[in-house]
Amino acid sequence: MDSPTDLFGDSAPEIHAFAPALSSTDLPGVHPQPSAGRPPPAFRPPGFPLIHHLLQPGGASRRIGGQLNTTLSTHRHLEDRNLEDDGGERDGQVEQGMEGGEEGVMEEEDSLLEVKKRHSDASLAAEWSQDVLKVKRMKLESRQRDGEADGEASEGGRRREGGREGKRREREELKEQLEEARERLQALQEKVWRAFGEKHMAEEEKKRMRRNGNRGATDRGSRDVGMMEEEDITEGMYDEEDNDSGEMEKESFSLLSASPFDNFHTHKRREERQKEREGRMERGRGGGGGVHLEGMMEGAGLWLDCGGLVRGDWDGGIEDEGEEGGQKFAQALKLELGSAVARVIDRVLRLYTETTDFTPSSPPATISFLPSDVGNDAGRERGGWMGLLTRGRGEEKTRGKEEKMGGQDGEREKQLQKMSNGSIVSPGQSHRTEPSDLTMPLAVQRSPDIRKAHPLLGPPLSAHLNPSHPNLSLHHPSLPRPPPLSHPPLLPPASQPKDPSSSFHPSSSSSSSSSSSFPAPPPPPPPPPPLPLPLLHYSMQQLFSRSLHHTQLAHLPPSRKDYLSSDPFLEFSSHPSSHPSFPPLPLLGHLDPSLARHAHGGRERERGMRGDGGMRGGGGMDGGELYLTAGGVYTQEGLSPCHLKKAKLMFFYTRYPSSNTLKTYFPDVKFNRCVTSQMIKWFSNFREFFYIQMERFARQAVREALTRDGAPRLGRESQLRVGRDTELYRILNMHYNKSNVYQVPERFIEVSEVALREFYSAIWTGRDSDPCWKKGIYKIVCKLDSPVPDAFRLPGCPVG
DNA sequence: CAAGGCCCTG
DNA sequence: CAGGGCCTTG
Repeated sequence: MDSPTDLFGDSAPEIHAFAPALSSTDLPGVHPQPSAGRPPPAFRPPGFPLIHHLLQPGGASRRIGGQLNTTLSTHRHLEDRNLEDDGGERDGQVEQGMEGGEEGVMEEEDSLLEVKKRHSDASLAAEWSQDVLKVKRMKLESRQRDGEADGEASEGGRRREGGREGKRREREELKEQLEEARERLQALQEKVWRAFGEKHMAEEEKKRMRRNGNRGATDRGSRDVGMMEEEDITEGMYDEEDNDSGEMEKESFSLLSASPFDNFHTHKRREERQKEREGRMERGRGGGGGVHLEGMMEGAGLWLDCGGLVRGDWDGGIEDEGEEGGQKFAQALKLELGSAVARVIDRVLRLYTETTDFTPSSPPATISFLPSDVGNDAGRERGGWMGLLTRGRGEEKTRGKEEKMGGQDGEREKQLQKMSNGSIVSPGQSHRTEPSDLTMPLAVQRSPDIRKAHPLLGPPLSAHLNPSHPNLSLHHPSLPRPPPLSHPPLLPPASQPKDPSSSFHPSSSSSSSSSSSFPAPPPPPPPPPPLPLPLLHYSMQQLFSRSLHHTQLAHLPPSRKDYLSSDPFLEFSSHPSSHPSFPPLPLLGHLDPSLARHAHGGRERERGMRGDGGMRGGGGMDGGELYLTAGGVYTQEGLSPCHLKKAKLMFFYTRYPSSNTLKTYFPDVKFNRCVTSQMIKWFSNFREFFYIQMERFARQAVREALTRDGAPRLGRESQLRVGRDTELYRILNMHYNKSNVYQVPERFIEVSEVALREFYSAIWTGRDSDPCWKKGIYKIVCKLDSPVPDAFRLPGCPVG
């Protein structure tokens, strides 16, 4: 069995403190999957060992997965338990522990177990519910026994426990210590909350009051104990990380839970303490003869997940090994408590220090990516790496590094290099390395044109046209996209190319140090991929991601308080739609209504994205297990039609997404090799379609020009448009945005135009006789990728 | 060798 | 779109 150190080892450090008491698979409605499809342990979300020990005696996460509804509906009827007993192959780990510790209690359980073992593994749901029931039963029984010990002479079974008075006392003490530590932790946490999220506290306090009022009546009756336990357990199932999809669900079957804003921790702990107190009183009345089940059970859903330890080691340890076990347990307990406290403090400190870096006064470096996140909607201007890319062009040595800004761009650069290393000579490539481009950064050279000219029309392009070498003149008007004017401080168009290091991410500045003034220390390894969180640990990024998205979109770094109010402690226990951590209404406006449904607690997310508002394509046919990531997002194996839809929309922004990019923008997908390549394949297909259309229309244009004018005039490319009124646009929109719910970004139109003109030019100049004449165009188009709007980072399908 | 990309086919 | 083949790249 797991030793305490195993249980509380590094395997689950993060989760412990704020962990859900159940794994990500604890979602109702997820395909029953009786025997097949049992996810290998490897797929179990890391960091849930305790939870599994505690709540999945059988040790298989799939047991719980998807069975909650059934479970909760069934395990309300204690008496049905036997009927549903079908234990199957449990490893008996927990049972044994419990048996060891609660022999009296377990007498009945023993026999039940025997029965269970004989049963076939017919129903996983029943299995799980049975587990829950047993827990409840044990608690009930323990209480009853406490009462018995009080009133009547001890029975045989009871007598056995008489000799354990000392141990029991010790346990009592240990438990007190645990309690104390718990209290301290809570106090600490509450301090944090007070400091960072007063609003939240108030809210939560209110709810708590309400809730306490509600439950006061039933709280006493022992007959409701089962229900209370049920609630405890179910709460534990969802706990923090589950909150935004789980909250409402939980409410639906939790008799007592009331608020979508609940803070589970506080509630739970308070209730637990209260119950514990009650329990102690009861035990006190009962002469202390009762088995100390209360605490154990209460530990189940606990913040610290001590339950696992208690059950796994307390029982086994103390009962089996006596004092030694108790000592062990005590030590383990202390260790864990210590480390838990340390973790909390560490988190708080880190949280505090790091979030201060996001205040409005933070250095530009931290927010230098913001421009690229500005203007989510169509026609948004892109600064970001695009500007860098342009700026560094011609300096082959620094180019790659500079383009690595933003993580995904590193991948992109790889792709670019791949292509440029190809055998074919790309006109685009050749002109880019021409001296004229070297002498002056493209951004400076061309941005005025671009801003003056209509983005879709030719002027900027034709201005550069060399009448005798049309193919060489096909610059890409959108490539040297100037930084948005709305962000002069960040990307002063004039100065940016000259001193990029002054306004860009440290990593980029240092990487471009070869040509600039900054000696700069070795750049931080990989730039924080999509999020401007250079100072945040990855896990923190995960935790903050949602709130960051919204804050980024809001352009305004939130006040620290706001920021902190979305700290991980609270993040996953609050109602998404109104919590600052969730996209505010404006952003939700960009999102699929169905996403808003998700945000309101629906469990639909688990069934795949509901894309495009209309659910055309019947989304949600996903299939596959659900997993809860460290970021609190449910992932699923396999891709749904909605994922496809989202991917298509993403194509408007990125034609060559790296697998990392895909992972960032599909947080609800559990990526494995298969899924990744499938999605890459999608984009490959998208590109194919795109290029085919481009070629088709280019050829048609050439034909038309030939027939109409006799010979295509030079510079005619400039007249090639992909306006929203064109057939080509219609076709593209139809393909990538079938439902037309999403507004095709202007940027995509520009890219299409570039591609179209490239094709046109290549065809007209006869380059298409070269077997790989398209490669050059691919390479050009590849460079026109732009960042994907942040709305795509959210699970679900953006609209707008 | 794996990952990606393109091409072709169904 | 998915599969398979082929190629390039690291």
